[in-house]
Amino acid sequence: MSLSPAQNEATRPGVASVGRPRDPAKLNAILEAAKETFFKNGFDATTIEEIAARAKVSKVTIYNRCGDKTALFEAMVHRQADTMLEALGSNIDDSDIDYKPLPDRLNFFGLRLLSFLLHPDRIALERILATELPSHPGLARRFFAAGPEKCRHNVAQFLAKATDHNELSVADPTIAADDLICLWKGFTDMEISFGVRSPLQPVEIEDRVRRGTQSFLKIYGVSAA
Amino acid sequence: MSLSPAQNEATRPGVASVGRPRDPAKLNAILEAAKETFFKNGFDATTIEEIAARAKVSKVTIYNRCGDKTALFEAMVHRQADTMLEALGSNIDDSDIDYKPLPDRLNFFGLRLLSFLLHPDRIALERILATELPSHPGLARRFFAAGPEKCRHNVAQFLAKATDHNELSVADPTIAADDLICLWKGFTDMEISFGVRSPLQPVEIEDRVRRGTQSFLKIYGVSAA
DNA sequence: GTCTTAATGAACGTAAGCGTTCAGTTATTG
DNA sequence: CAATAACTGAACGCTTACGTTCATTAAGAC
Repeated sequence: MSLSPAQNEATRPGVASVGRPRDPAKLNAILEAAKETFFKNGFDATTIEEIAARAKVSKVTIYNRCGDKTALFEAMVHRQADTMLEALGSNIDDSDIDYKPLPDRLNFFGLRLLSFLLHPDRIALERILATELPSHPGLARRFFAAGPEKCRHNVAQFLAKATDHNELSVADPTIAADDLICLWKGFTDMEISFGVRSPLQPVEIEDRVRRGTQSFLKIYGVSAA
Repeated sequence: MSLSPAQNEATRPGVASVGRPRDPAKLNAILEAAKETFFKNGFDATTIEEIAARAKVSKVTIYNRCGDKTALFEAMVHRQADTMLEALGSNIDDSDIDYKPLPDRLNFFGLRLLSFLLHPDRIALERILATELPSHPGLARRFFAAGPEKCRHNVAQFLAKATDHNELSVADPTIAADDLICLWKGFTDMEISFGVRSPLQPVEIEDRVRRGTQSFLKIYGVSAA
């Protein structure tokens, strides 16, 4: 699924079974350094030399393995999107759906989702992509599909199932998912993004989630129908 | 309140009552062109020459009146913040608080707030500031105070008053304001920011507001206490 | 008219960063 | 060992855009 290695391989006509082999750790270091640097400075203000220094790798190696600055940026974003998809893939843990009361399951689910959404990497990626959108049209859509869209889909699925079990009264799961996520999240991501508040402590996240769940149940709880 | 003229004047030791007077329209054109260009391209990708061309003004004039690129950017942001403060200043129109039912007043209030929040200029400014935050620490805070913070404050005040009149059951107006704005807004701004959806039509905004108000009242309505 | 300042356009020096080249070193296969 | 390919560091050419300078013209005060 990750495209960066493919693009990488594309520059190598025949898979070389002879000669010094590539060091896989270098590609990792490059992409990690790229992430940190792009997140810190934005696309334009980031120099390849800074990435090279941070990755402890020669500038030439970056060009040989990742192409130019744009390709490197896109490889980094693709990698982040893959990470997000992976992290959200197994997000719906409803194996014990019959054994715990709904609020507890919602809180558990929300805690994981919010911890994910409020992770500095997520916020930084969202920020930089919003700016680079005009220059990289496809990237933002890909990120949106792998991140917010996927989140909403997961939550909607969760809510639909709960509605099937008569634990909720949700007509449109997508809209309800919007509401729930917003109630959980509030302005937190924006506040963090603007440096008005520092990343949340786990206990603060728990508080937010509990309050959000409570409000949500007043809207969509079975007794509220 | 606006700082750009002050900074401007600062470069002029004595207010010149002699010689060719400055053309006030030029400063306006410059700041307007700066807004459009910075919003379109971001800070780094914007060139002074493009702004000059768009404002139909010489590049030298920009440097003489606004200082360097950073100062120009800051002047533009300050101006936007002033605009926002002004627009939000008279936002609480509760003169007819006793004559209309609460849901109607909430919807009216929400419509104005959302129209403001979802204005392309607002979204563009938020986007570019999020990126430039590290380079311009003070600016983001100023924007946040004049925008989101002020919004929340207005809403909170509205809700507190309604609670005083026993129309709502709100313990913490700030938290409730968070909830209400989020229910109104949903993911819309993010979707617009990512180009996933185009700016909302007035009728769509109305729909969102009505739904949000309805949900909000289920949480904080007097009967829900 | 004269004086003074604003505004223009073209040209300039300067700095930064991209992407490349190249000679030399390191690692792996056979 | 020889052959091959990855990696390095330094140097290079090139482009771009910043911010400035200067001669010239425009506009108001006296």
